[in-house]
Amino acid sequence: MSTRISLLQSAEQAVRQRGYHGFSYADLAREIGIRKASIHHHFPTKADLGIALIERYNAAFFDQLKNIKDAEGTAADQLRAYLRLYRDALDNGEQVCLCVSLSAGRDHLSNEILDHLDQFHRDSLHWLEQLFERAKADGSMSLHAAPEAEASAALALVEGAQLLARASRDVTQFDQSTRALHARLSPNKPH
Amino acid sequence: MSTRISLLQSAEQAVRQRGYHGFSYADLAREIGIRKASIHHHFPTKADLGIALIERYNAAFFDQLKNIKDAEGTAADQLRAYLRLYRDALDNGEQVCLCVSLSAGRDHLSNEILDHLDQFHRDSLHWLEQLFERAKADGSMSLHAAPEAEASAALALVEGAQLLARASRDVTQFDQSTRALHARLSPNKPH
DNA sequence: GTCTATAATGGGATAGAC
DNA sequence: GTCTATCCCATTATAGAC
Repeated sequence: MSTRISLLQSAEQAVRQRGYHGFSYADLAREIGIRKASIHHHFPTKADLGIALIERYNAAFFDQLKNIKDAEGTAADQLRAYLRLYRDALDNGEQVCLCVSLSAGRDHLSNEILDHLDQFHRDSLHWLEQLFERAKADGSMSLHAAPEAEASAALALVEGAQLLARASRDVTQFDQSTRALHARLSPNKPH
Repeated sequence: MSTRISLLQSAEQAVRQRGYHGFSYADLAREIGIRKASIHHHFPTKADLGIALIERYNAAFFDQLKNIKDAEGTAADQLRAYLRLYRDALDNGEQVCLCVSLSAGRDHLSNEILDHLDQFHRDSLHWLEQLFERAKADGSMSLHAAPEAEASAALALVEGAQLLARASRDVTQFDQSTRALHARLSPNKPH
């Protein structure tokens, strides 16, 4: 595998486990087995690396959301898939979504990274809003508020649930936090 | 005001705005107008300062929760007060709850701080669980799941809603995220 | 593309005078 | 309790050989 990809993978895991300050070029160098000066050949500055990181992450993430939307199923099915995506990302409570980690400490982030972060939230809210519009139409779940509000609540819930799960290093904390939302979905794929 | 209190106030604001790495002794020194070496007289290490910070914060926070519980009103009223507490803490989307900020980057935190953080979550969940037990009894809101699950969902929601609000520097994002939960509460204090 | 060597900065922390 | 002066270390980044 290319050094560049190895660096991105290693850095992504580090940020999701320990935050943007949670890794250094020295750490990366040790992990993939080169000297830290060599990293600057691939990413001149840490900010460059950060931008490449979030661009790669967002592309992969919304690719998965597209797959969910393209699949057959009710809005409830798709919301279940969305929740599973966030749950699986936890990796036993060791790490959270890249954008949850970056949102947490917005300091020391370049404007370009902040823009990508905003984009992630906007796109997520848009995707969820469409989902809740469909839910309203197909009746696969009960709504308490307008689709925009339900979308915002769902995003806040999964992000908060990831924080709690990592805080306790216990993925079942995520399940506990999302149980009430699951209960509102018409049963198609019980587990 | 004593130097010690000034330091704690200044540090708390910094952590809640920018995270645990978001301030240095040099920053604090500049802000309150002493030299950074003098800070070590009050807090020998940054870890010591962190512990004092979270102890002070937790005490004040649960004091407020106690006031809410002691006040008259239904479970729905108390949940509304709880939500308002988190909303007001946002300060126009500039900062989040201290423990949300610390949860975000669990790295570089001493074990003693992590213990206080766990305590915060446990106590919060316990307080909310009792609240939802009361809600079940007084019928002031509709439950979708057992009180433990509702408590966990509520905590995840407010923490996530704070993250989203700060990410967009817009406190109305918090309102949007909590609208659906508000809609489940029997109307006593509409706004 | 990777290396060695070397800035240059900023962080937390200590000693000792006042 | 606050100061000056200093230390030690980690981190990002650069220059130039291979």
